[in-house]
Amino acid sequence: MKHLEKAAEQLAGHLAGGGLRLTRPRRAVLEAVMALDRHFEPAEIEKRAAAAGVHRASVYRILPVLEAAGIVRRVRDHPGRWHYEHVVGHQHHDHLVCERCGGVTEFASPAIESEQARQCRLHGFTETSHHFVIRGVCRQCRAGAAGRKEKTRGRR
Amino acid sequence: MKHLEKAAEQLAGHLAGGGLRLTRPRRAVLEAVMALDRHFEPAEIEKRAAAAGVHRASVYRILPVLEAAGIVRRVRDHPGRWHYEHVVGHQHHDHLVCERCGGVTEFASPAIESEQARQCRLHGFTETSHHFVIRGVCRQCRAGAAGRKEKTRGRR
DNA sequence: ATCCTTATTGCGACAAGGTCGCAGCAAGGA
DNA sequence: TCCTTGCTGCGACCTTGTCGCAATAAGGAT
Ligand SMILES: [Zn+2]
Ligand SMILES: [Zn+2]
Ligand SMILES: [Zn+2]
Ligand SMILES: [Zn+2]
Repeated sequence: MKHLEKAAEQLAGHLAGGGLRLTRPRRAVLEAVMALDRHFEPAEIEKRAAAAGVHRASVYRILPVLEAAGIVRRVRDHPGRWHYEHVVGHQHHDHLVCERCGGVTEFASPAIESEQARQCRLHGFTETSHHFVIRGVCRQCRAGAAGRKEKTRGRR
Repeated sequence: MKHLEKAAEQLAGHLAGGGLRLTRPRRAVLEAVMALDRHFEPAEIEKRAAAAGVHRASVYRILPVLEAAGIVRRVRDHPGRWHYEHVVGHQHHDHLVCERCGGVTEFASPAIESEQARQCRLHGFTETSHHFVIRGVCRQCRAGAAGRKEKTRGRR
């Protein structure tokens, strides 16, 4: 992934200007993070990092570093609960998730985005991101009564 | 709140038609739930219920009962993360979640709902439900520089 | 009012996510 | 190579949530 390099540079740059050090664990976590698609929870990174000999506690100390470096962003779902998302090179889209085959279809709707903005304005809310998932049955599954049982949904 | 009575009835009715029993713990949890605003996490109920002598494990077993009774609904914030919301006197709406204070604001937008339908039609997708959460900073938090009283949860 | 059946609870052990203090390790400038 | 000191591994500990099991108590029957 080209993104990895870009992120690596970004991290190095960030660390440089602060007397911080580019260590093996940090590099490992960076790679684990970039190997994932978009949204992820610390636990996922924890697992991958562990395989690289990085201790759990370190992962939780490194993730905030990546955030400070502008590589990922920490988002709160609810009080006391967080997850991360990539910041590097992703453009916005929302998802249609099939309940039968698990397939994920992405879609982008300017109409929805602008209506969203209007709603935020209406409530004096400053949006930083949103999560929109529509669940249901996809075309293929409805056509073939049986429903395909698999349809690659991004590697985990 | 008049809602409590209504909910109590609903619960009683639900239990009746199933050989289920209206117990003290269930009544306690029901009251704890109805005493709260609209959205809440199990932990909050757990605390209030504990004060009433209800064991933690019981709370987690009772909440699903209230859901089955149509009193609350389990809402997904993000993969693996849930919270509950009252169903009694509420109609469909989506959520604005503040990243600073964790506050949840509800909103309903016919425009978004219909655009959603259009997108589904466009992709031959049959919707069964959707989850739409906009994250950001609420009015109060942006106004008060420090943000509203952060509902700290065991974090130092 | 008392009995009985059995739905439900309390309990404690567990698993997973996450934080903290501390001593030893190592990045990287001198 | 040496040194400073930023980082890491470790392990103890806290919180949220689940489970099996024996004791308890609804609530219909008598
Ligand atoms: Zn499908
Ligand atoms: Zn996507
Ligand atoms: Zn709601
Ligand atoms: Zn707020």
